[in-house]
Amino acid sequence: MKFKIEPAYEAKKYEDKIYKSWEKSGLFTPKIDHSKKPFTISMPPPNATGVLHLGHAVMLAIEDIMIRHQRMKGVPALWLPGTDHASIATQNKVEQLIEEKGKTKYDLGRTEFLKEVKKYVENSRDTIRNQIRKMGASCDWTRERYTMDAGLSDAVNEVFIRMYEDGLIYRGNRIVNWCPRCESTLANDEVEYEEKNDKLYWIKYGPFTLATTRPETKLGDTAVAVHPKDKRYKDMVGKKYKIPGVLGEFEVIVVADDAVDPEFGSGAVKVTPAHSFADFEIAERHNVPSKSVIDEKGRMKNNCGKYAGMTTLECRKAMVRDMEKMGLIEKIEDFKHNLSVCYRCGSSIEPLISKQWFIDVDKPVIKDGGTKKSIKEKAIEVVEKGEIKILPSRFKKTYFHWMNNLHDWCISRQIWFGHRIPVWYCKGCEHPQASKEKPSKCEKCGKKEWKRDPDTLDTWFSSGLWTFSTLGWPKETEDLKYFHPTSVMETGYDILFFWIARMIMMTNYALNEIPFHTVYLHGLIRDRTGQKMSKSRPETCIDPLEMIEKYGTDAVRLSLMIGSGPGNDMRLYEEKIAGYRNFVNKIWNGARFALMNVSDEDLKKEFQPEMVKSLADKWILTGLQQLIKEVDSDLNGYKFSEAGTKIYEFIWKQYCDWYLEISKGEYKNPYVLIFVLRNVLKLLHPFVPFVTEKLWEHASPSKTLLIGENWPEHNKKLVFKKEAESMELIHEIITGIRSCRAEMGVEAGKYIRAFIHGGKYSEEIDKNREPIMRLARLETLIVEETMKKPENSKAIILKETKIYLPLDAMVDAEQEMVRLKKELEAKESFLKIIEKKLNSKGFIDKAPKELVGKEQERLKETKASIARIKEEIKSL
RNA sequence: GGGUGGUUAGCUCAGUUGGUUAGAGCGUUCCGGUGACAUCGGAAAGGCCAGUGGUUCGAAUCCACUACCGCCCACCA
Repeated sequence: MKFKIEPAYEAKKYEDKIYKSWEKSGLFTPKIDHSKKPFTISMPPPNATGVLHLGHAVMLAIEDIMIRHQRMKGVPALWLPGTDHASIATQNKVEQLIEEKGKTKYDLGRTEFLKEVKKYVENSRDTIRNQIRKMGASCDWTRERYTMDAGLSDAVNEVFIRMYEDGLIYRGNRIVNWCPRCESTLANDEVEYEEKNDKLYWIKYGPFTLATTRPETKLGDTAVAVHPKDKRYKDMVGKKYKIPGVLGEFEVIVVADDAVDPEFGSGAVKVTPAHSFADFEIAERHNVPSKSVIDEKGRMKNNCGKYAGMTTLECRKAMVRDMEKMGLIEKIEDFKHNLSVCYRCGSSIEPLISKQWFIDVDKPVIKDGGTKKSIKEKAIEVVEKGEIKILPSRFKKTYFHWMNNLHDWCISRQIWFGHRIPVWYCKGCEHPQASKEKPSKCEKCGKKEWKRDPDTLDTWFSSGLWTFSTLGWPKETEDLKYFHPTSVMETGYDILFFWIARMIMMTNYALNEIPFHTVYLHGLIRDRTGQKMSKSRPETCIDPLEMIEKYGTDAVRLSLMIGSGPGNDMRLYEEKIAGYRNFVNKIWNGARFALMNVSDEDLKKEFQPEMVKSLADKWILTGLQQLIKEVDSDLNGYKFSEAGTKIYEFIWKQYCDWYLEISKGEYKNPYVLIFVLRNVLKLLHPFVPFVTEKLWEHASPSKTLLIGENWPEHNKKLVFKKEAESMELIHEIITGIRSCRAEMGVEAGKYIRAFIHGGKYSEEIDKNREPIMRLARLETLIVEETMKKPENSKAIILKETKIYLPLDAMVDAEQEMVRLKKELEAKESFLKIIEKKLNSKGFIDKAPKELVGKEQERLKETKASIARIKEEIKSL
């Protein structure tokens, strides 16, 4: 044996080396070729501080399959990797680290703090980079980007300033979601809801009794709202009332508004415009003033008398106590409601009014023919018109729903880490000016002193530019012209709104084109019980890196790929990964066997159709051609799981279980053995790049890397339909005999005799007597066109052939009768089904002719089988 | 409340536009002799495709309703 291939594949031994050889080859970097249409994927950038988790792993696995497939097809395939600065997440992490040293960010100050962040990011970015490599991702590292790169920051400023000048970005006093812990605003979709058991306080409120969960906001009340059709309060609408409060009386006005649910509580609501979204809107509609009582740290403001400085919760307690003393509390009930919390730190959100920057999503600015459209309209239009395809398509509906309800997007964050808002205020007259650099002279007052806006931009602002900022925009680079719009955006459906929607809006605005043609959304990975993996239950968490270490990257990739359709969640557990490790090992051993049977000389010979000889050869080649066709079409249709399953099945069941077994006898054909192996390695490569690359080293006729090989093409000349069918009969004969042996309890090692009444298949069967005898473990095999049943033998009936196994003492006539009758019954009930079909007029008239023919054929076959079984019964 | 996905073998899931007697992996049972693989091989058991009704010559597949499970969005103070 000339091969030094171990009996089991050891992934760890090869993976890193193989990855390095790919990187060295330069094949990750596509060549721009204007005669070809490129294929581009912008990698969804993991957080720069992150550690690779299963979400990344599944993304990398799927995208790598697409990229490798296209690359092998000769398409210039660009997969652009990068990382995201993730402002709030990163800042929180660094704050934590500093806190561990007993300091706060304020001790350091902005500049020093940002230095710390930079250091931290530099470090962890390396981690994630290497983890992406571990997954085998064949992305173009020469084009790697980071959202805080100089180039990308320039793009951010450029877009901001253009939007500002277009009047799309404005600054205004609006109610916003405020996280008192992060001390920053949050966008609407950055707020999450948690169900919480709370109290509902029924309070006496002047002439009203009303229910509230937040009595402390009473200090900011300016109105009471009722439903316009509520008769109870009809006469009170428009009037003003003095309300007794813990800090003395205050005045409210009663307004009628549809937003009030007359069924809830008493049907009257206290209105605190400064600290509730719903109330803010009511107040706006009725021109009610607002009174702010809670500050940015979540504490009561100075206008709250003795409660000033308390947190809202402290204040609630104190006020309820005081109100009880005053007899203002009627009752307190338990109450379950949704509490809004920060998606980053879990603190409860405090809505408050604040001066922030917003993007106007409704202002028409994008030129479209003669008219102008808002970024919202345009974003809906490109999906409606199918310029952007969303897969699975059901997410289109979700997308439209979200888009249609989109409000202006609050983009300023009071976070230090991020892209600083490029707006400067004149120290003389407060006049704001948007510019990349500090402006020279104020156009209003002529002063030259400026103060920059302290806020940074929402992290999604920069990610929204990802597909084009990474290609060099605003410069008109060669890359941008060639690779944009990108081909596919592949990501989890959980960030459809966060990210996908924003990319569509931002790209439409900045480039007046779409960011990508297709959105492919994958599902979330869940634990074995279907729950979200969570850090609080570490036993349910699977660390992809640990799994890679244990089972190899290829196995991990397969376990994330196979068994899940687009947009569907998938359960993952260790046994599944172990199962695919077994498959990887099967590939290894299948190849090992093939290579053991091919000489160096044979390896060098080019495959010629004349090399095809046996029935088995023709059968396996036919199967291969079918596989090539289906895998290619599945991959083009984003059916990764199906493609993977088909290759799995072919290798294990067809190639290894049958073809390799047959190759152990007289029909061994090294040329076909190696030809099929090579093609299969190519088809497999996008799925399991490491093991296939390693095997290619031995199986390849040259010294080239598999990653750069040509994708197999369907070849009609290698399809042998008739022979493939004949081979199926040989399989059935072998399986039939094996079954019978097991059923009769024949010792596994025992050689038995067999007679086959072969009918028109006699010749073909006789030609394949060697594999039949070996695989069914026969001592003698007699094949004749017709024959009489030997004494004391069992009969196996297949189509038009019959197999007799003289098992002498083992055949119990009675038992045999039972078995045959059972078989007869099955065939007869099947016959009934077919007959019913063929007797129905509708079927004959309406079903496709092919199908009718097929059914008639089956009828004939079944009838023949029944006749033969009956014969057997008679002869018993 | 609005939307949306699921319900198929003990478990995890495939099943493309309706068209063989509904498949796979794991698990289970029995048997392991064989020139790659025990991370393996051979044989087998196991299903009223959630329920009801409809469309159709024909439904796991299409439609309607129901039941349970899940997710997303909105939100009631």
